[in-house]
Amino acid sequence: MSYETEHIAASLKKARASKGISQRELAKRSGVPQSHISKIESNAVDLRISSLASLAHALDLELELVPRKAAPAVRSIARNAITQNNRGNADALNELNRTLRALNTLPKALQENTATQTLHKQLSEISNLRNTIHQTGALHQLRTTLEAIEGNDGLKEIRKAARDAKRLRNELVHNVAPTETQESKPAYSLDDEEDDDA
Amino acid sequence: MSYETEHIAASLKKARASKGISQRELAKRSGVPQSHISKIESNAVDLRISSLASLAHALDLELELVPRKAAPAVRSIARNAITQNNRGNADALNELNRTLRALNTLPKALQENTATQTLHKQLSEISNLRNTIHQTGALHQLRTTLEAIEGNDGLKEIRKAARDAKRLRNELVHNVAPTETQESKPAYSLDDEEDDDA
DNA sequence: ACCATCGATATATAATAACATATCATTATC
DNA sequence: GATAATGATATGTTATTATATATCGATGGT
Repeated sequence: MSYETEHIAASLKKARASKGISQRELAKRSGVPQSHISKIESNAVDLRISSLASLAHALDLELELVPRKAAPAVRSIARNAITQNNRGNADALNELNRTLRALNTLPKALQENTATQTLHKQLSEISNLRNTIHQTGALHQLRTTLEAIEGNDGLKEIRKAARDAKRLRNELVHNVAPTETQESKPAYSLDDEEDDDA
Repeated sequence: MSYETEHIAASLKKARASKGISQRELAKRSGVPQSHISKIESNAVDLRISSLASLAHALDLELELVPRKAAPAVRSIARNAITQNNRGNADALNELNRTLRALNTLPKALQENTATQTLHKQLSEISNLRNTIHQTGALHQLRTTLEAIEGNDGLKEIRKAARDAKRLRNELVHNVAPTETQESKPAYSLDDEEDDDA
């Protein structure tokens, strides 16, 4: 196949890797079969626009036709957006690590409490979602809440933190940005936000 | 078909109109049949990437997957490139018109010369290529050459102008920018520049 | 009136994408 | 060692694109 289709295939593969999801996960989100995604990413098919659009949508990409003269500027903007996204991810992972450390240095009496263990579990699950974490602000708030606890007087704060962490974890599983309201989302993404491990 | 494919179809149609070429002309340049182009532009097929790439190439466009967040900025850059292209076209047409006027105000003795008639013919043919004309500089030079002619002492200049106009016309027919050297062109566009009306 | 060109539509055929389903070798985790 | 998950590959079927070729009604130029 041509250079152009190869370029598209490489862009899709890179975007999926950057999001940290598997071909099977992308198949679920896009409706395109995993085996077909494998072929697409290795440039083994001349895929249809509708399939490309489905994959692009699932990867938060848009397909644009741009004047050749503007292509270098467009690629630069695309790279900047990716770089900023990666930086947001790095910052959030940093806050997450500091939150875990704050949790682990709580007094022993608090450590053995169920709320603390629930919080720990949620943060571990969040940690497993590595590349999709961008919630630097929310994690920062969790961390400063924990770091403010003195003595054994922190059960209330820990319980609240556990609830916040659970909500954050559920949002991440559905890849829903916490700032979006339900009403503003396009119809095709108004899916249930319940814990899908049930 | 979906919004996304509709968007692509509309972009293709607009780009072709902007270039001022017919579906049959685009079929020649891209290798995609005219009847298929008609279906594509009316969003009646879910076309393959390779076909889209062929059309994009013939229309001086590139296909890019860009992060959704960067899409507004990318569209703005694309619009700017198109606007500048249109402005370049308008400026060139303006110079062309002024060149024709300068030609028409030459002394009668020079008007009846074969070189003058040849020059007029070339400028008319250039005029027929309306949307693809961007050579403001070259046309400006032609115009100032003609405007500098005084009395009947301009045959040499007119002959040179006729040769320049013929070369410009041939370049336009092949849509080759005059600043590009032959060696720097990719192999697929190293086509013959002879007059194809022969 | 005649002619050329346009975009749209029709018909027939061949090639291939899209999909379902299954399985493989490899890797990582417990 | 067992298990789960991964990307790649295989088989079979169906629907659709891509193409060649032709033609139509509409439009514009001479």
